[in-house]
Amino acid sequence: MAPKVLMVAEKPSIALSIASALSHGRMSTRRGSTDVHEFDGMFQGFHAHFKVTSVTGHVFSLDFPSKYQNWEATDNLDLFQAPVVKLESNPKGHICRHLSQEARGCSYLVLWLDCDREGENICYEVIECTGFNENEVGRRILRARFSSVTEKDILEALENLVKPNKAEALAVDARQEIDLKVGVAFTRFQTRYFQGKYGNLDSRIISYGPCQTPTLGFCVQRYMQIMTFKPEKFWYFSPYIIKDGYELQLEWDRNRVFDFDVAAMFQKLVLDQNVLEVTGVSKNEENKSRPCGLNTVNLLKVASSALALGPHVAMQLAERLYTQGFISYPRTESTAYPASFDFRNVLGAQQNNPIWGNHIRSLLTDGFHKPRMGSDAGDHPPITPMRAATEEMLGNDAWRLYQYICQHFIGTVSPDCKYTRTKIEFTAGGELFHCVGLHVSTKGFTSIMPWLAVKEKNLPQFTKGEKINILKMDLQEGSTTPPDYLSESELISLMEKHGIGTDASIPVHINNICERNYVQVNSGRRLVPTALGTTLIRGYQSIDADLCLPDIRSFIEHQITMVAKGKADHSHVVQHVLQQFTQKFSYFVKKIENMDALFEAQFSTLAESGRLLSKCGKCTRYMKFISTQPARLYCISCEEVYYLPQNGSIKLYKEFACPLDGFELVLFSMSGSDGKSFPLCPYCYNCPPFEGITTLFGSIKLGNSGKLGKGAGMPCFLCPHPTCRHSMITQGVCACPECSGTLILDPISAPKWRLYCNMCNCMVSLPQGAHRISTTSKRCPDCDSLIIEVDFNKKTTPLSDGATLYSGCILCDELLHSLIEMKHGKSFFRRGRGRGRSRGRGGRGRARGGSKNDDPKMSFRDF
DNA sequence: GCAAGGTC
Repeated sequence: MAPKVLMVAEKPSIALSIASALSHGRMSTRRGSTDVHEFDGMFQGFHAHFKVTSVTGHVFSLDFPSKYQNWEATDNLDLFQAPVVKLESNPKGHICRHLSQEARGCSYLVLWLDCDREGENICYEVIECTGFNENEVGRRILRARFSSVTEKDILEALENLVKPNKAEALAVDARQEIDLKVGVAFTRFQTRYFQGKYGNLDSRIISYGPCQTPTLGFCVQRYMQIMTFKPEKFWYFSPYIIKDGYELQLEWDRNRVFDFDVAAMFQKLVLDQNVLEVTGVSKNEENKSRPCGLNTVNLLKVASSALALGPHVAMQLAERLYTQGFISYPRTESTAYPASFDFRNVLGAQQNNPIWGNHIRSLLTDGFHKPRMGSDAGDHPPITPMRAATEEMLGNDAWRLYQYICQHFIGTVSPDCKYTRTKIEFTAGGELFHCVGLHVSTKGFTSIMPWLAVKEKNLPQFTKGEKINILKMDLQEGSTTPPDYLSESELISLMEKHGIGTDASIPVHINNICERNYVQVNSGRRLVPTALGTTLIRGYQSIDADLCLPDIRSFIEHQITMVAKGKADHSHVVQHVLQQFTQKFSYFVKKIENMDALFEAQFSTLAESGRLLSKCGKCTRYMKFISTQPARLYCISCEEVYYLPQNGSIKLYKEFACPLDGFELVLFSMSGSDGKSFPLCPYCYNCPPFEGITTLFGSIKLGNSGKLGKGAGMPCFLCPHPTCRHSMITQGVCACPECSGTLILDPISAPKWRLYCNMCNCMVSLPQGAHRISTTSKRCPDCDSLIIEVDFNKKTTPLSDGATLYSGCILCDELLHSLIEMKHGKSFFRRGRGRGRSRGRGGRGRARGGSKNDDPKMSFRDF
């Protein structure tokens, strides 16, 4: 039987190009998570059956294990040494399962991922999913190295297959771990520190990142230049003359001087003579070069500065134009076209366009130029129009972007612009003056890109030695002006120059600092830092300026390049870099008061914000309700914060108090027209087991029924109060083997199903991804626990016979355990750990962050 | 809820 070859590309479009080239269009296509193209052909001298499919970027992304997900329970310093796990980036896409299924029975795996570090890293993600092994005999892993997806390059790559480069892949692993740990540790720390202190911070998250923070730094740097700018007066003059009917205002070679007396002296010297002598007449033929191919960064700059489209929107539009086949792949660094590129074909597609059709037809008949040599980053060709379009087909904004891409492309194959530059030089009283004339002989590409045209300026004839009277020459006063706020387009240039982000991520970083409210986009797409943005950067500068400098990114890049080149060991580099950041982090925490002093001057403290709402159970004084996100109550005398459910409204609930702790109850109403309401005790809400189960910052999660848990309204098992939010946890399932408590199904956790013991702190994972989990009236004959019923989705059921319903006892049933242990790509079911819940009124810990007194116990079964 | 990098 012919051996099977599985080929995997980075995105569906590349898989299609490869399959088309190798099969000459004779293939069959199967739909799947990503399409699979099949055909027969020759491979390494044998007849083989090919399957070509793709991933969609990274299959996995890095995160902390669930143990470290709780912001309150985790010491941020521990994050630097914490383990990390790779989880599927898009679990619903089932890419991993898809690859594993397609790899069955294949003897060869050929990796056609993009030829950059990220692509090399994805190679190993694919290898992991397919179950291929580098040392296996009989099944081989091969890497295709290609610089474009032309038939020639693809065939050449297939003839020269190599091994994937582990060192480059490891460099990406290193970058991921460093970015994750540094970003998350700083973000969690400063978010909690400042959100716990100030009421009017208008950002839900106060984030830190080695790309986003230097990006913000650039904006604030310009802001500081403007704020500290001191205008200076200067003086200048320009002789006014008339020659052959031309009125001319000559330019002074000194341009301007900053001393009035000196300026006045020069003016007097010139006026005393009052006659200019022509000292030079020169003519130069000059050339303005046509552009190179268009890459992403240049497209984004033009989109922002000329089309008033932000990078984020521009990329969304470009993405759409690409998927609809109007332009080539929009994420590329290259400005050079491959030697074999078919320009005639691209031009042909545009020759009926009403705006530039004429220009194109003349290029096709008179001959066109090859674009100016740009740089080839080895990724994708420059952004090129592929298919003709009209404004009606695309809509206004997409059309303007498409129009630019077309004009730019046509510009690249048009002639250069040629013009004559005439410079006349004058002298009077020892001072030098000049004027410049421009005459265009060939418009070239500027006729299709008129905004780049050379502006004609005619001059009369002058001859050397000629004398001309000055008709007027006043001394003029001017003043230096500060620069304007940083434009988005300038920011993109700075980011590119300093290696902050990539073509794909630059728009994301800019969008982040806008959405987090660190900068605002003003008219002309100029970025003005907010109070929060400037305070943050000034804060970093007051503690450790490295944190907001672009060098922080270059440092990381430099370190991981050593790994990529095989000059340093992956784990040594990660440890070394993390050690440095740990030190920086500790110092930052120690010196946070420097930054806090700036916040104090800028923002109002919790005590100054909000309005009095409900009584504190500890001191019986009224607490303040702070409505800005995250919504919370603050007790001024106890200095405690009590977080509330988000995305809804809060009011006092009948002045009832919780019988457990004496805190007045509040009524939470979810936003929306049919928003549900429920009363809750602010203290109970912030205590385990709620802490870390429902997110303190997130909204209440609804069960599948759309209700707040099946048994909402049932009496609470913790306290006798009928309206306590504890009542939402219901349904005893079985006895906890650790203590005499009852395991309770937590309905608001769906679909992350789990059980809690109401006595000790056990938390038990249930089959994750189940569509519904419920109790039945049956009991287990062995241990007398309630039998639970697990309802899986048809498509995702892990049951081997495809059944969707399974019932069993959580304590005794073997299959249920194996369901929980079952590997489904990554561990299908995650183990959870409960947090200690100290019991009794006085023994309860602080509302937030204080109660680390109880060691979390393991789940009763070590799943 | 958190980073940055792929891609849709």
